[in-house]
Amino acid sequence: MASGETPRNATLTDVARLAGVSIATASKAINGRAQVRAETRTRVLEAAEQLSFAPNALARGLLQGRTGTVGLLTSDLEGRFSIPVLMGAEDAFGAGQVSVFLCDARGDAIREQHHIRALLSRRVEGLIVVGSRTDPRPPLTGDLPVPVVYAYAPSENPEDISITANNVEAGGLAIDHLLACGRRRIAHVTGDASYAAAQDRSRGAERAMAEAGLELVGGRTFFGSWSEGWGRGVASMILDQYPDVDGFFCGSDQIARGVLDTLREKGRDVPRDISVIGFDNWAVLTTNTRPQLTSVDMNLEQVGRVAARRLFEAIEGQAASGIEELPCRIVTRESSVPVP
Amino acid sequence: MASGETPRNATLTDVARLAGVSIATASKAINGRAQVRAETRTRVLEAAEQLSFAPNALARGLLQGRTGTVGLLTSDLEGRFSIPVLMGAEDAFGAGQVSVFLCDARGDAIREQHHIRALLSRRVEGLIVVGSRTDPRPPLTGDLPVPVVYAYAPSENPEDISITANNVEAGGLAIDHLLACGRRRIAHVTGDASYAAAQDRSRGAERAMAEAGLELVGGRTFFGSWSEGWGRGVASMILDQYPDVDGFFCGSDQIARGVLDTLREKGRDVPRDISVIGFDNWAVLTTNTRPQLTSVDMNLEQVGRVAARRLFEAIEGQAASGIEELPCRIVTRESSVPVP
DNA sequence: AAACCGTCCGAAAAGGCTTTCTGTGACTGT
DNA sequence: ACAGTCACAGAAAGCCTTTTCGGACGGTTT
Repeated sequence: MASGETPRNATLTDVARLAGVSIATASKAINGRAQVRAETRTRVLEAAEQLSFAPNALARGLLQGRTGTVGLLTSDLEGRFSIPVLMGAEDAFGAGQVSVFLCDARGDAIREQHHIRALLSRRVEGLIVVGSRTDPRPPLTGDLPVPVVYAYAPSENPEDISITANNVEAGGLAIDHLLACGRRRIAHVTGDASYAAAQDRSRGAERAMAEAGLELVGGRTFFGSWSEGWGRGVASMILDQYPDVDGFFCGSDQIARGVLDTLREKGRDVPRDISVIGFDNWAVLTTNTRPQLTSVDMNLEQVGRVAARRLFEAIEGQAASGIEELPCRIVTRESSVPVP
Repeated sequence: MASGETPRNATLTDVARLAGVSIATASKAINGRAQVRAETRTRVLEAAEQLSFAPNALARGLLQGRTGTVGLLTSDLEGRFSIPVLMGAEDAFGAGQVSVFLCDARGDAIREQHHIRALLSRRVEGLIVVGSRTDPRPPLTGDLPVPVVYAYAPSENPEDISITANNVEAGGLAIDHLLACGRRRIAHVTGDASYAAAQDRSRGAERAMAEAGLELVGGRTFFGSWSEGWGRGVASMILDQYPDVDGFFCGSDQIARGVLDTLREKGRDVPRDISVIGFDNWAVLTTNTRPQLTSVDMNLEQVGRVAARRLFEAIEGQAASGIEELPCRIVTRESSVPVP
């Protein structure tokens, strides 16, 4: 600490003494209660200012039973999906008077339990549980005395409040976009089939193709892994087997990047001959590919913000329930310019 | 939420009543104090268990003047450098009994001030300020009643406690690694010259070359932007102008990726003819390049952990001060295999 | 029998704040 | 001049826990 030896935190008593009033009056003056003369109020406020008084939120919380804090429980901070959700939630709460406890369980149930105990002990008024996959997760155990909202990864219990992105719809959006670009022979290559996200997007894509009276290239979705390598390999295979393919819907930007690399190496022109769309809208990938990559954005910050709002409502007692799926959006870049 | 209508939080009084003892005895039993008969203790513990009693940390904090909370103030959560630091800090605290308030100021001084007020009001015992660049930042204003540790972005005030990564040394490490690979004609291409990190790495690199009696290719560092595009362009230029270049030290993995792409297109074999090393060790880039990319890791989680430890020590009164620079490390992958 | 000791438990205070209730003085209406 | 209002300030209770101190009780020593 540069200067100043840790001055004791001023209390309301100090302020009252300095202003020459009782602590009751000081409290009322500071909190804008009515029963105080204007002149007295300013005197108190000046005293508070002078002592740089900050009311002790613990004492206030203890008395009123409202702490103005919530817990944000993530299963892995590392995952790039948790962060935006977390940002959105922090944003929504921080704008109000609510402070956020951050806990990272690192995917460990024991640690999660530990953190929940600690949070309840601190009398948080609610919990947001942020997952790293859209697969439903087991709900928090024990009858918690506070409301819980699940974000990104919904709860397995349909009565819980869950907010996630609508991946089925997103699959349809992607296909519709490629169709609007004039493409008809569209392949869908995606990641690990064990991911609900992969399944959902695939289902949405198939449905959208069917509605257009079409079928995906190869008659199916190509599941693999969430890597560039898979994208490169599968693109090469598809070009060999279905040389008239004119659109790729990729389940992630990483896969899309691999696909683009292969197309480039094989001399296929994107977007003149083939359109490509990725998923996640991850800037480091979308803006560095050649050409820049059109992608689906899951609006994860919005997921976080809505989760925060729902938690707030639940705390206020107007509890909704069930899974709420928020829409995704297409961010168009060079890789999917409509054919003239 | 699923079932059970928000049961009121049990208090120590409830436990005491159920166990048939006074609250004083209940408290002692639960906290392992000596003055309690074993039989009484178990009775109390059973009662506590039955009511799922969690001691009210607010009341305890109010009494003892220790809240067991700290504030984590980031200037932008988005930045990929803040996250690992934040994870490390959360990890170090979470293991103990300390809970973490997360605040994102979004690079806005007003918002930062607002969050600091809120945190002090909640009586945090200390603050960690996480920046997104290694450039020194203005210290928090006002005489804060709690210790502050600056992580990644050090404070401009040398008396403050700051923890960051040693970028000068890292520049030397990278060059030493390339030298150990048998390279002698090494180019250093990096990002925006306005970044302290870029300058530091460059200085370290030049010094290491000088110590080996060598000079960087072109006699200087090539500053540009932190993008693949810059990497591609500058690599192409260097190959034209200094065709005998045999090593690239890149200031970021993005730049390295661009460099690799160009080398690949120009038919240069990495790592047989040319070695490449990146910076940041960002998995999405290092593991997807062809060949996989050797990179410098700044050990940011470690920065976060050390920051947490230093803050803890400062809270305990043993305040160190000054900038502490932690070492980086090389993570070797295929792009820099030693020449036989 | 008196003094003493050790063990275990409970009463009470403290911590900072908000809120309710009571009290005081100045004013209004008749 | 007297009751009745009104505006304002203060006393005190309460939130929940921890800790100190003293009391009760049974047993031991002189």
